[in-house]
Amino acid sequence: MKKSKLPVSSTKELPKAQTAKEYSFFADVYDVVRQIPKGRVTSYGAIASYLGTKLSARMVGWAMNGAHNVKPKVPAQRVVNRNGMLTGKFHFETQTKMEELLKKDGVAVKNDTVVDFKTRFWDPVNELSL
DNA sequence: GCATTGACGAAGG
DNA sequence: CCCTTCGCCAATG
Repeated sequence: MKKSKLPVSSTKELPKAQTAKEYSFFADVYDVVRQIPKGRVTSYGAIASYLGTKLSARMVGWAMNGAHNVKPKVPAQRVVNRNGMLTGKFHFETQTKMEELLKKDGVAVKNDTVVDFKTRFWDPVNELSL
């Protein structure tokens, strides 16, 4: 009987537990990503900055690693790196899934990179913390 | 308990 | 301008 004090106890299961505010970080990441408007994209660093951990954009990506386990499903395809490149496409069900989802959102993808990324960019710090 | 890795990012050469 | 290195924090080996 393990107490759920552990965050991600193994990669196979994510804690839906927002109870552990220590890990609200994960929940916050998912929450922010779900709030990304259709046709818009954001970067890990932007989310990290919004959460206050801008120095650790990697943690955002790491949190996203469990996004597949989280419900409702997190539109991770709207989250790309600062370069606008679909770095996480390899983590999807299929590598093409990510760009297809983006195209369905109205986001053009070229060479694994979001077209007009700067224009499509949606910064939670600028939008949510407005 | 230390070393390596990771869906990043900024800085240095 | 392109490539390499460091930093960050957490998880895994």
